[in-house]
Amino acid sequence: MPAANRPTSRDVAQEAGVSQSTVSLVLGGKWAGRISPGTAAAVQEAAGRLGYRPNQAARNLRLGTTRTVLLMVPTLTAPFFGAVYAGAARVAAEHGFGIVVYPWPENAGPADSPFAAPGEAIDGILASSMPVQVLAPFQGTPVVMLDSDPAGPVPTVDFAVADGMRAVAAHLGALGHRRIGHVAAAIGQWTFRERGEALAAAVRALPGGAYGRQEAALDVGAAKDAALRLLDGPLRPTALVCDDDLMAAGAYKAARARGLPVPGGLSVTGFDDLQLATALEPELTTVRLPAADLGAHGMAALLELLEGRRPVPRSLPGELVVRGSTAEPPA
Amino acid sequence: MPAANRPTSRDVAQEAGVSQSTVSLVLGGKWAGRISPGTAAAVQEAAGRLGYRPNQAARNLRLGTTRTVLLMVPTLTAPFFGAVYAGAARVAAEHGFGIVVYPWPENAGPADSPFAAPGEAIDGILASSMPVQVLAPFQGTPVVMLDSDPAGPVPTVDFAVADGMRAVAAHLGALGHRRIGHVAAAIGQWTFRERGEALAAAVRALPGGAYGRQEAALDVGAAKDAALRLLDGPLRPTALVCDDDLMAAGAYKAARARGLPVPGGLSVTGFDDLQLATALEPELTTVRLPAADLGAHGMAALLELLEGRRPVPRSLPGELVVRGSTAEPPA
DNA sequence: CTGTTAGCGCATTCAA
DNA sequence: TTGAATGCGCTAACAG
Repeated sequence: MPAANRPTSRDVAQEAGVSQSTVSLVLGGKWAGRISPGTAAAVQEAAGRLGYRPNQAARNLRLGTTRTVLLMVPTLTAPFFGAVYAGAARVAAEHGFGIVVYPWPENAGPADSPFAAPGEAIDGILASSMPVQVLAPFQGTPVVMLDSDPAGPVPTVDFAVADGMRAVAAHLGALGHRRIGHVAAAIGQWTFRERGEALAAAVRALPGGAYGRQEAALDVGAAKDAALRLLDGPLRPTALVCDDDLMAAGAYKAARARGLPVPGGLSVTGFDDLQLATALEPELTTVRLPAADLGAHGMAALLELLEGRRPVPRSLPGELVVRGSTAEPPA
Repeated sequence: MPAANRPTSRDVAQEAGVSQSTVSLVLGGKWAGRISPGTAAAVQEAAGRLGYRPNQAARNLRLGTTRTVLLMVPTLTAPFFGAVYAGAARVAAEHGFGIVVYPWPENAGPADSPFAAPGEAIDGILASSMPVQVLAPFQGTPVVMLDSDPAGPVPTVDFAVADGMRAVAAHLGALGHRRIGHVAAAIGQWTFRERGEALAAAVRALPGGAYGRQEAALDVGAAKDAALRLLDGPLRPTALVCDDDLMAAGAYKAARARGLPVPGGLSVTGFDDLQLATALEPELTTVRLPAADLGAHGMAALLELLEGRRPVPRSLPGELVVRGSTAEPPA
C-alpha cells in the first residue's frame, strides 16, 4: 500500500460544510461570480488545513488529459540535454505539467510496441535535435521540435546557429585567418547542415578566404582524426572551427600531435559552451547556446499549442565567447 | 482534444463477444483456471487487433498506484546523472514503470508546497547522491538511496568508492609516489567522506607516505585554486588525487600555472571516468564508476521494495583506468 | 449561489 | 466459466 490515505475533495467538502462540487469549483479557480467569497474562503481554508492535493489519476481520467509531456532527446549523457530538460521542466512546473524524458534512439530496443513505457498518458511532445521521421508513430499528438529545421511541418524553437558561425568566421577573419578548416559533425541534422553552410559561405566571403572540411562522429577520437586530415591536407589551415566543444577537444589533441601550440600555432573554436569549454587548456573560444532557454521556450510553445493557439517560430541567439584558444595566425 | 479516441476494454469485450470483466481478467493475466483457454485466446486476439492499450489514468485510479517513480538527482547538467537515469529507466521500462526526474535543489524554489509538480502520483523514490534529510517530506513513500551512506535507515545501492581510492593510492604508491595531495570536494556527502578517509589511510600506510588535503567546490576554478594551495604548501606533493574528473581538470590548470608537466612533473588522478577524462590532454587516469549500473540496480531494488521484499544493500565495484596522467615522480 | 447527478475506464467482488 | 454491478476521485452539466 504505497499511498498514504490522503484527503479527498469529499473530505474537504465535509470539513468546510459544503458539497463536493463546490470544492471542485473553488479549487479549480473557476468560481468567479458563482460561489460567494465567504464560502470560497472557507473551502480554501479547509483544503489548506487538511493538506488536500487533488488526485491526479482521477483528474486525468475525468479530463482525458495527463498534464504530462514527453521530452525526446538523442541522449541524456550529454550535459546539453540536461540543460534543455531543466529549462523545460521549470516552465512546465509553473503550469502544473510534468515531463517525462525519453532518450531516443538509446532505448529503441525491444519495440514490443513503439514506446510501450511512456507512450501512454502524454499530452504533447517536445523533440530536441532529431529528424522529423521519429515522430511518425505519434501522429495526432501535438509536437514542438527544438533545434530542428524551421521549414518543417511542425512548430519549432531554434538557435540562430548560422549567425553563430558567422560570428566565429568574423572573429577569425579579424584576427587575420584566411585558411580555415571545419571539423564537422557527420550527422544529418538541420543544425549541423546550417552550421556548415553558414561557415563555408562566410569563410569564402573573406578576401583570400579558403574553406576546407572534414567530417567526424561526435566524439573526441574521431574529431582528432578529422582534424589531423585537415592539418595534413593541402589547405594548411591556421584555424580549426569545430561543430561542437567536444570535437574541439579532439582538435586540441591533433594540434598537440603535430607540435602546434594552441593558440600560437593553431586557433581552435567550439560550439555550445559546455562545462568542457573552460576545463580545457587553454580555455575554448566558442559559441554559447542557451540550452535551458531552448527548453523553456519550447515548453512555452507546446503549452500554447495545447491551448489551441499556433506558436510563432522562434530563434534564440547564440553568443560568441572569446577565450584563450584563438589568436593571430603564426607569421 | 489531445488524446485520439483509443479503444477501451469495453470495445475489446464487444469485439471478442465477451464481457468487460472477462477482458480485464485475461489481460491482467489472472485468468488461470477461471476463463476457458478458448475465450482467453479470443480476447487476446481482439485486443491485439484493436491495438488496445489500457488507460493508465483509470488503472491508477482503481489501483491507487501510478507505476511511476521519482528520481531525485542533485543536477541534470552533470553527465553522470544522465547515465544514472538511463540505467534506471531501462529497468523501469522492462517492468512497465515510468520515471520522472527531479533535480534537487535546483528546483527548490517557490515551495508553495513541497514538490508541487511531481510530488503527486509517485509510487516510490530513487534518490541519488543526496543527504537523507531531503526525503523528510516523503515519509511513508518507499525509497532507495543511491551513492549514499549504507548505514542509513533506508536501502541503498552504492559504489565501492573506498576500494577505488585504495586502488588509486596503490597505483601511485607502486609508481613511487609518497607525498600525495588530495583535492577534495567540499561537499558533506557520504561518498566524499568515504573517499577522503580511504585515501588518507591508504597514503599514510605507504612507507614514508604523507597526505595533504585541500577542499574546493565541484568546479574547475575552485579545484585549480585548491590544487595551487597544495602545490605551494609544505607538502610538495608529486601527485594530486582529485575527488572527481572535473576537479582533475582544475589540477591540470594548476600544474600548468606552476610550469609542471603532467605527468612528468606531477601526476594527477580523477574519479568517475566521464567523457571529460579522455577529452583532457594527457588523458586522465581515473576510477570508472558504472553510473548506469547504479541506476539499474537502484531501480531493481526499488521494485523489490514495492513488492514488499527487502532489497539487500549492494555495492558496485569501481575500476581503476590507467591512462596518461600518472607516471613516476620526478627524480 | 449551491447541491445532485452522471460517468471517465478499469479491477474486482458477488451472483449466476 | 462468465457476466452484472460497484466504486476509485474528480469535473461538469443541470437542477434547484
